[in-house]
Amino acid sequence: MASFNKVILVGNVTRDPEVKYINNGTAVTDLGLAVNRSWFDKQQNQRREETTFVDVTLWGRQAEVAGEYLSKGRSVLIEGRLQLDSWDDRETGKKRSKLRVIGENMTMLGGRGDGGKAPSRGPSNQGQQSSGPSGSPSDAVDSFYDSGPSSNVSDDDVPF
Amino acid sequence: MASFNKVILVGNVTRDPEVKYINNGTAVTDLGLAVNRSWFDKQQNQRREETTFVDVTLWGRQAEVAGEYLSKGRSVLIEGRLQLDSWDDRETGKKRSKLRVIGENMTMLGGRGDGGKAPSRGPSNQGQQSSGPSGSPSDAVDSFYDSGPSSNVSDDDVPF
Amino acid sequence: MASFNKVILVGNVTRDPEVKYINNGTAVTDLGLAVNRSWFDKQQNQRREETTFVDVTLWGRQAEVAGEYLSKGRSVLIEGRLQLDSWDDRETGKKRSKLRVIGENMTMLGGRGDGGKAPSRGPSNQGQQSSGPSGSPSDAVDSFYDSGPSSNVSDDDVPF
Amino acid sequence: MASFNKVILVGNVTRDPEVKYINNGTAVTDLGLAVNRSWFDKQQNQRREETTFVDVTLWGRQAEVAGEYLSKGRSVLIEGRLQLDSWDDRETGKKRSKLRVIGENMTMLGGRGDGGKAPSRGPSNQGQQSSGPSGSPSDAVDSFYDSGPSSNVSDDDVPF
DNA sequence: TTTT
DNA sequence: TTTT
Repeated sequence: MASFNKVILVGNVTRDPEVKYINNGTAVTDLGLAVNRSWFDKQQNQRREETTFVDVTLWGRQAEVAGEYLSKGRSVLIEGRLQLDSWDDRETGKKRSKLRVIGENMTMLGGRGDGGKAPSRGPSNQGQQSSGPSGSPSDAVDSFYDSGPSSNVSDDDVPF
Repeated sequence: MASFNKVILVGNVTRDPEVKYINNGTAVTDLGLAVNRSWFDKQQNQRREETTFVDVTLWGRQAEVAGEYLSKGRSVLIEGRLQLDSWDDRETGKKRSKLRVIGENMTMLGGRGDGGKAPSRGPSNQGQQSSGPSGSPSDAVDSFYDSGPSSNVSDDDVPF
Repeated sequence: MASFNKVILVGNVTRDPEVKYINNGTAVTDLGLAVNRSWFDKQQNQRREETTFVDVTLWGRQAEVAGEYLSKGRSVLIEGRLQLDSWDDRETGKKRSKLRVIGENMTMLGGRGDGGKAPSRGPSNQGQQSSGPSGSPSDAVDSFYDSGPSSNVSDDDVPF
Repeated sequence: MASFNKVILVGNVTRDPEVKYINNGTAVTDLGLAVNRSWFDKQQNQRREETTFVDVTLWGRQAEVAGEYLSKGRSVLIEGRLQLDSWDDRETGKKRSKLRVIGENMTMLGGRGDGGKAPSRGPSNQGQQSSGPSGSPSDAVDSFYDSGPSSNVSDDDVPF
């Protein structure tokens, strides 16, 4: 029968993301996301809060954009799907599995600070930044902002 | 910062759901859901398929409706949110956690068979079913179908 | 600032869809969708119902699949985005506009009947259908069912 | 058959919202939302942009919160459903209809400025603000921020 | 393992 | 631990 699998999250990035590259050169980024919820508990007559920590995996261009512009604390909207990872736990010999979110689209929401992660690091780069207005990091940030969640990134090198 | 947490799934129920009741009488149902995905793997030039198994927890009236009308194999749409359960693994002494979906709304999608789980079982019931048109099980099924995903079930006894 | 635009509908097709082709050969299908809602009106102490009719536009391969497999009455899940059409009303000389949904993904949900629209029409075609088991219409229907909402249809010829 | 009707939008408020009250005292707020999309048009080899303007109606407490904390330019996430309004156009004598979004949940996303609309206006208020830390407007803003999109506002006085 |  |  037909299936549908959609997750939409807004939360805060829990650590600076790191981009990795698999064999065929495709970028992968694992993003930690903290999603808060608060509600009024009528039975205890008090406000309560809980946080759901979600691992989000981004592929291809989305992975690279996350690595460049996201950093710990940033607010981001992720659209994606649930996926079940399964493996054998070597210590216990038992099968284990874990739900994660495969992020298919991403929209930055201007959280902590305004510029996101400094788009590049190291002193030589500082020189580049100050060298002129065209192609400056903020251009890149803007175009990311503009690209929105529907930026049709085609990831033909991603096998799933 | 603001958070948002939304999951929308269509999948097949993996086992007959069982309703339980917690101390204050609130109903809880754990639903196993299989969500399939198939895609064309360009690199291997073949169709591939994967299934994500998701644990869905329903509370209050939704839990009771699931217990009455869902059964193994049925197709259902679940709207809800991700939640992280945490506990100490007694065997390993390690902390563990697991994502699940708290189902906030449910819509049956008429999968295997057409009537869902027989609303009640046993021979005496058969008699009841044939005893008249009013209040028959199919009425109940219809009103469930009609109620749709936006049936504003209020769960004031649910503390979260 | 960042934007996000997501619509997810399950409803019934209100008329047999017709595929058209624009200049560059791209397929377009306008789908009428009826989305029902029923709720209990506490003030009038009765069940009430309302239907929202939505125009959904599909492009590219999704448009062709809709033309082949959807028909009046079928149940379908549409994922897409809101779009505002604007034009000048010749009769009144006023500007008018209308929201529609651009459907980006589609999942058939096995509503009225089980096979959807007969996948082909006309007598010659009948002959083809009976000519052998391989490549039969039901194969096509199955593969559509299997393809799910995440079938990565790439629509490079669609300019938006 | 089953229906489902979900809209999730992030956009900017196009005018200061005004709260109205219907006969039974229920608050209603009409919110104008601008949702941007930008994409790369491969055929014209250039970046393009389009804006969808959506009318969002909020009821009950959500309507009041919008009136207090939203203002022109603010970024907001709206979760809701499509609804079709129908009426007779007196000038042309024709039936007309229009899709709008009924907002069921709202999350402010800290767009233009940081504090949202000043929670109240006029000089006397300035005095109040500086009069003490408890119950200050920023408390109210914070609690709104905290309440998140799942704040279970119950709108028992809303007949739909 | 965690964010605001 | 699993559904179609």
